[in-house]
Amino acid sequence: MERELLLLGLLRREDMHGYQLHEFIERNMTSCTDLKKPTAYHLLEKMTERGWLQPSPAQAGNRPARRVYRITPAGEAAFQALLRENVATHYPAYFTGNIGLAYLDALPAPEALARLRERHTSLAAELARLTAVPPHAGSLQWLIDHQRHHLRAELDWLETLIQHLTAVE
Amino acid sequence: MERELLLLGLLRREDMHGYQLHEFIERNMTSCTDLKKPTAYHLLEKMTERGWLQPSPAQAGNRPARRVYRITPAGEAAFQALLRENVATHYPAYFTGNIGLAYLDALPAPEALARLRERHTSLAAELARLTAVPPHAGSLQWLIDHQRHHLRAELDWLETLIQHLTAVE
DNA sequence: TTTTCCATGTAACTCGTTACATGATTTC
DNA sequence: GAAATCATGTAACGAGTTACATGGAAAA
Repeated sequence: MERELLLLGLLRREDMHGYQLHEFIERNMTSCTDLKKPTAYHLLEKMTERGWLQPSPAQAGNRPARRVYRITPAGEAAFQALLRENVATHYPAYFTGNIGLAYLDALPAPEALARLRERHTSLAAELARLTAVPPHAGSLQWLIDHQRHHLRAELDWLETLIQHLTAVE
Repeated sequence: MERELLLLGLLRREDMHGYQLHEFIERNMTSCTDLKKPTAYHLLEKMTERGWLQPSPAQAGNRPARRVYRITPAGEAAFQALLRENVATHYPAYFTGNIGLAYLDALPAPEALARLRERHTSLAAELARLTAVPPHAGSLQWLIDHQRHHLRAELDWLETLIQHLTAVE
């Protein structure tokens, strides 16, 4: 559902074909989403069947034929509804990657610390990567800012946890 | 995979049957995970096939028969491996519920603000609920603390965003 | 006496991923 | 000549959810 919102929003700004959409998302939104190519194509097909999109064949040079999608009035209506719902609602995030924290005491304290420091390294690297990304136009930046804020909070928390465990040791 | 870690970790502390496991998770870990009953049963079956668990029939009063699971040495080994990997790795979290932020500018500013305030309300409510939960023994508390920390960060960010939009308006 | 709780599951379905197929074209 | 890029898809699979089935016991 959010993936449909994502595609509709991009198509609202500009007509695009599947490959192009996927590429844009991969280049600019990796930190926030991970939409695979077959999924993208599939969603575009489904939305076309629903009358939200209108594809038209296009050619650029000798390149393979493209299907360029344009958003229809029905698509715009769907976008508006999805957007309003999405902005108004808080969808709880489950950090399945953190389940292990519940069993930290099953690890010898020094090892737990070593592993957490590993985690710290990769987290810090990702935050650095995201901070280096040049700013985007319009609201897209909010999404990236949010991700950065989240990673920052995650890092803070990890540091507190590590300090705490160090003190106990 | 994390769900397997979750179940193994609980069974390491105490032999339990499926219903009991699911109930414990629902009662104590709703904020961090959302494991449905059929999924739990299915995972227990799979792990039994792999030799990680050893079920034994049990009866309590006139209640329906239970399958009480005990973790095997192979299960303990799997738990150790999963735990180490889980603690050391940072799994990036995608906030699909926030995709809408990328298109905030598609909404009239006053309406965007109103919707965001709705979101703020439910977020604050969830944080309050979580803060009211009595503390748990052992490392389980880390998981809950993390969730609380995350919600707090989420709320901070929302407030900054709302302030920013108010200033512009 | 009806509802809720205990306890286990099955079947159908949705969503998404992985791996593969195709074929031209540009780059190395 | 080999590899990467452009562009679209299909097929098989896997994980997880929903809805349903069963049936006795306790609670309202």
